[in-house]
Amino acid sequence: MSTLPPAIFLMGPTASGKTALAVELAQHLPVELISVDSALVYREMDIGTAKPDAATLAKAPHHLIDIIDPTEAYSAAAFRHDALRLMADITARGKIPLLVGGTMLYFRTLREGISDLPQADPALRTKLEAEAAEHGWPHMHAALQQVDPETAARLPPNDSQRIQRALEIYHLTGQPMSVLFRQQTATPLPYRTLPIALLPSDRAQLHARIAVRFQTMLHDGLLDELRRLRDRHPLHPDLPSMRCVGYRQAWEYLDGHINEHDLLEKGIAATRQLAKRQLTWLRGMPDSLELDCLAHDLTDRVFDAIYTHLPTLRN
RNA sequence: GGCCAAGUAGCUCAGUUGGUAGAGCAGCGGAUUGAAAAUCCGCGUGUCGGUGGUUCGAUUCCGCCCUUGGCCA
Repeated sequence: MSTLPPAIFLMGPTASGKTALAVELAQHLPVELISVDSALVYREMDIGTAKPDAATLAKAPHHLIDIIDPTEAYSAAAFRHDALRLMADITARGKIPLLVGGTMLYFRTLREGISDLPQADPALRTKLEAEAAEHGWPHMHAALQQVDPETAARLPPNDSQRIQRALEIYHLTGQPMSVLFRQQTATPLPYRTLPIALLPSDRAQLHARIAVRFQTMLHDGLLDELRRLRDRHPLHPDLPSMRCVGYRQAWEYLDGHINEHDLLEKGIAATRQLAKRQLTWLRGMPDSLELDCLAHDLTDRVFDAIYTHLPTLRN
């Protein structure tokens, strides 16, 4: 028997109803919510991220929402650090951390740890970006081959982001990323976790929800929200915040590159593609309890799963 | 009603001087270590509108029909 404190993971693709479910759980169980979402961290980005509204947040407070400006960047490592601290606090208060969200890399990083590597270096990234613009990513890949052949062998010549990161690490530490990866010591999460994966039994139904939701976002003023953001902050389209689904397409529309019809179509398609990638992650998540997010009795099933896992909560 | 144009993958289209066809997008599968709502990799059989004819062979040429768009009545 483990004496580790409990934690619940609620993982699901976009538009699967995670938030509503988490709020429901928070009202009946001694839990505190931690958002596991790379887009909800941004202040002032509310409509396009489907952020829970103020009333909902008042009812069921979420940690790690609205913690940085859209000009800033967050990361898996920062998330792990923040989440571990919050989980410890919550546990100390006698509550159970309920981590809910759709950023599967963050869940994995939390569970499996992350290597001790240098942070992103914006100036170096800009420099590498410029080199790549001139010579192309395959050339950068060849350069990586020279200093870190092992990593180069695993990366396709066009994987701009990972090639850049591997080069960045080499420049910053003088060591290949592949070597640093091997130095990572496994640090198991000190919690007894119940991972619940919400998977739709019918993809078409999830797609239908996604379409309706994106139309609603436009109706609710996504474009105005982006106009306000652009007025208040020195944003550009390559910022992580502006690469978020919906904002990227809205940006193209405001710049006159696409029309309203394409905005709708591309926004919905980008959301479907996001959901697909999330589902790929979810299928590979070890030990998770898979539940159909379209089931009418989903809430009951989740409560049952939690009571089974944590019998002391039932009374 | 007449003339013209177009009907090919879910969508937009290319193409075959006659040997049954391929791009982009969408979709599907996968990868995923400080940007991850990111980034990248892989997957293309579809009565080539229908039907007759010519031909060894028709999606391609010809006739008729259907549909859509435009022009003329």
